[in-house]
Amino acid sequence: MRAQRLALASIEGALKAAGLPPLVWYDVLLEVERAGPDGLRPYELERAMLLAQYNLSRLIDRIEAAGYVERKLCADDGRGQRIVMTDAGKAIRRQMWPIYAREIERAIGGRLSAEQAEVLGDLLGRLVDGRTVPKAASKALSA
Amino acid sequence: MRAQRLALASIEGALKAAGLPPLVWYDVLLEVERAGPDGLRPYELERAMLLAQYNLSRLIDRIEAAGYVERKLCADDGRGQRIVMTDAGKAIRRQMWPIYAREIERAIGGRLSAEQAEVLGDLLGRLVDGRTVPKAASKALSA
DNA sequence: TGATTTTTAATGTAATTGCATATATCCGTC
DNA sequence: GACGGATATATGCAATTACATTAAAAATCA
Repeated sequence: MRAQRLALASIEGALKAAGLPPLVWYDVLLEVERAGPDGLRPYELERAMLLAQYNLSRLIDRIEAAGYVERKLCADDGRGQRIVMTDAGKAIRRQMWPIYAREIERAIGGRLSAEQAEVLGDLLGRLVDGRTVPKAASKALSA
Repeated sequence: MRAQRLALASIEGALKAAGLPPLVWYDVLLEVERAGPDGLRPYELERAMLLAQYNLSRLIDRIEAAGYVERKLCADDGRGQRIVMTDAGKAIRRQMWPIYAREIERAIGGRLSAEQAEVLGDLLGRLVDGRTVPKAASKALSA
């Protein structure tokens, strides 16, 4: 918890100081950009990022309002939509990366060897693998 | 980030399902209890938990309102106060622990060997050692 | 087919967090 | 022993997040 709070605070602080959007926007933009021209469905994003559905819904509202993504109708599912990248979104993500990267380096790279960082990534990965969204957290309990 | 979100969501979900306060209360209560009968100063808590000052201030408001800690005047510093445990606070912390422990086990213990868990703790510790509160994040930037 | 359940996404409202700033005390120094 | 700055804590207000619920389309199935 503390390591996460520190890393997050450093990154958020740096992004803000640079007049850029918060970190979570980066993650969304990265996923959406990676998804290609057809974008992806909110529920896919939800699973990739492990965000709660209602948080993601409003997060997308904000990112869309800023013009970095667009919501398109989903052809094959009337309930759904596809989130696609805009040029402005691509641009802002590229602007964010150097700041983000610098803070990753400060918070992590500079404190661990390459080998240690890899081990850390592997161990944290084990905590995530096969797990599902927070929404399920309270329900998972009863299971 | 994802590992933290998952672990936190599981723990919060379990605590809530048990009708208990959120995880961060546990951490506060633990620190305060450990500090002994004289309690500790909010700024010490802030540093121990790496919480922002204004968040901690209000967090203490809530925990105090629930009757789990008390704010006492600080003899040797007129600006300050001492946060001390109440009996109700000790009781609730003890109630929270088994739930918390079970979720730690589910989220981490069950997914890592004892050795791996130790390595993880060590590596995360390296990310925290010698670092300071989030408040400093934006300022640390310019430094 | 039509009823029932599940999935996808949004939203009203309450709680929390973040930001900026305020207030009071303390400390060093001149 | 008054002054300027630093430290400790609180708070008004805006933004975000959590909770509970809703709405609508799909999937299941009797």
